[in-house]
Amino acid sequence: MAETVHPEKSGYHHGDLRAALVEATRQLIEEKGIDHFSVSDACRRAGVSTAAPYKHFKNKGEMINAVMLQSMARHKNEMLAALAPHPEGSLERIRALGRNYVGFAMREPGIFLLRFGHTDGPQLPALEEMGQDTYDIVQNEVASILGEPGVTDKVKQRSFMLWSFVHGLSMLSMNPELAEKGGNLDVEELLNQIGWRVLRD
Amino acid sequence: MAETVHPEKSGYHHGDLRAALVEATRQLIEEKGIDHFSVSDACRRAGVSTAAPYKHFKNKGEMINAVMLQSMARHKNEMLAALAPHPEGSLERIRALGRNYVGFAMREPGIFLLRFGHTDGPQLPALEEMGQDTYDIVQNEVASILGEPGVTDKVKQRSFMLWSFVHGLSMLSMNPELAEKGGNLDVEELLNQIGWRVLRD
DNA sequence: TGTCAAAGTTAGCGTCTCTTACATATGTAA
DNA sequence: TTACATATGTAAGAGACGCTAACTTTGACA
Repeated sequence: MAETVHPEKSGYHHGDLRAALVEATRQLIEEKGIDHFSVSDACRRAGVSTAAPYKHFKNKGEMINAVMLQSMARHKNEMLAALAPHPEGSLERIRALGRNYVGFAMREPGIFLLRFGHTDGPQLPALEEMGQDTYDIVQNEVASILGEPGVTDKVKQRSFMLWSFVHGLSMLSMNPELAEKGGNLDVEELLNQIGWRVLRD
Repeated sequence: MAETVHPEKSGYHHGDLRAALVEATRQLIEEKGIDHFSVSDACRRAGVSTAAPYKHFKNKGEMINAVMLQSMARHKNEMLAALAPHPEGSLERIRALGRNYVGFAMREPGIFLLRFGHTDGPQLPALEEMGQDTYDIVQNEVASILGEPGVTDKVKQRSFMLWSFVHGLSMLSMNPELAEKGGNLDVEELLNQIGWRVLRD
């Protein structure tokens, strides 16, 4: 349980302590949730003294921000990759996005909740920007499928409906006890249903 | 900011400290979020020593459970009340449920996140049972509207789709920064759209 | 009126936290 | 080889927190 993370610790100097701390932090957030994360834990896992992080981060908050930034960037790239194999303008692309979104939430619930589970959002401009970039991907797909010339009001509405649904599905799926209420419903089938129901006229 | 909550404090003995502590806890969770809630804070707000709660609750967790129980019961009753004015079997009833669900999330985001924003759910049987009761309300409405004889597979699927959507809409609406991405979309209109789109054949 | 349980209080233990000041080891470049 | 900047360690401060033990006040009831 207390795996240490020090890729190339060469005695006193650590190969890349910053990266190691980010990874340790990410793992701990995933394992215990953000409210039980402590800098000390991250240090223990990185095999380093509790004072070491402060040479790389201003404080605890910046460690968490670093993790969030890295993870959301990864998520964005995953979404783009999920899009690639499917023909432009096909509904399958929307489904791929949804599938990926739910998948990310289930694979990394700690990060997902860190990003979305607080009333006070990211606060970090870089994060907000990345969030917008990611949402733009969705809006562009929707516009393309609806044959609209850009992000019209209609596109905005349908995109937000899709996002709401997929986001809710993610939240419910993450919690086994809640997901259970949906019976043995297949996520794929739900995404399929929602896709055409929301995008049709 | 440090309002005290002691309804009829008559010197040494408090009128109903247990209730006062639950209310103080509820307020604090609402104001600072669950991860910044402390028993000490609740005591300060209730105008009582930090040892007092332990005459009424076994520990911090049980204080939080009490709040959650009380709030979810209130939410369930709100939903039933929202249903009442509308004719049986009408789509308006579903919209009323959705409106109330989103409304609750926006009025009491702290509690809402406490209930839904963790991978580990309530754990408390009483809570789980109440959650099921509340969901049953939705399923029954859906069955009634679809003209199905009880909670069939179709009813389960459509109910879960509605829940996912409304839940996601709640989460996004709670966070102004995220809600903003939906432009100036009217919640009422979104609920309307989703209602018939999900329930139609 | 006297007794007793219930419901408070005060005091403090033990633990964990984030953070800093200062000492020390290391790698690099003159 | 020496000097210096960078990276880490050691030690400790300052404070919050959860919770318990033991004492005190209060109200109710015999």
